[in-house]
Amino acid sequence: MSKIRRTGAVWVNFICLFLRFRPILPSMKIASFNINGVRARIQQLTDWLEASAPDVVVLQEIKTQDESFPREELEDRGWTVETFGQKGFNGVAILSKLPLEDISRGLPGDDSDEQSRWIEATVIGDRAVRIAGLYLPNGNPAPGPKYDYKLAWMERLAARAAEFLKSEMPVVMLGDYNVIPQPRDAAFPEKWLTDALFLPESRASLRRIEYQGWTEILRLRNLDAASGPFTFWDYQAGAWEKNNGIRIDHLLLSPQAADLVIDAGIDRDQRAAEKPSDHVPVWVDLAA
DNA sequence: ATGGTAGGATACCTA
Repeated sequence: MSKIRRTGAVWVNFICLFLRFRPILPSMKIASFNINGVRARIQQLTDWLEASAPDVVVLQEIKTQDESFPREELEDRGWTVETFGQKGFNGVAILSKLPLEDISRGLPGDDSDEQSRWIEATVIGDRAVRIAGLYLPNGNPAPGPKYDYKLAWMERLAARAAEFLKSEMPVVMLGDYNVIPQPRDAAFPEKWLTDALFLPESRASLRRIEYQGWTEILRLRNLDAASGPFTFWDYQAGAWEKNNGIRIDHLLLSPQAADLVIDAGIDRDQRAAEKPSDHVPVWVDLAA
């Protein structure tokens, strides 16, 4: 084949890619960000939303009641806002550029639980995807009542996760799990041995949920890494500068969601922002 | 072995 014909074929392919394939490949970018106080972090949040351009975001630790959430700043930029706030601590929210249906607040299984740590919605893109944004209890100090609450909360999460799988929908459960799954998910795992984030019961409980049939997509994308990547660096003792991090923000995908994965990642550069959160965003892009 | 930081409450707690 002549050089001219080869060059022509390259261009035809290039044009076909643009005209045919790009428009028919839908994409839904789903992100999670533990914002550590949304009112203190509204600048970083809006800057990141602009730069990363997700379609739907779950937030944790908004640390505000619904009525004090900076709703207008986000609605003015085209976001639909659904909050499940709490005074002072915890609090989760969903921001979406796509329509949301069937929003549900609170993790089922304990009507006496007053902590705002769970919000669900169905996102209507090219397909309907059920998302659950979660802020799993920290559990320290362990042992103690807070650790008991963490483990009990994880049992309720396991029950809800099993229901999701029965639905056979694409489901993404994402957020701050407050669990370091394996030694390689901490820069210095030996420092975490007595911490609720790394105790055997916490890790086993998360593992049991994953073994129901969930795909932990950031693990899958980093199978060869001996250490890291991380999603959290403490504010103290120069943890960021030393890359003394842990990976505790996770995305669990049902089989129907895992089949749609285009890409997944961690917006690590957000930890270097002005007055940053101690967590960075994590995301998955689905053909949905 | 300790303390280092941060947000949002309120005169400390949670992380």
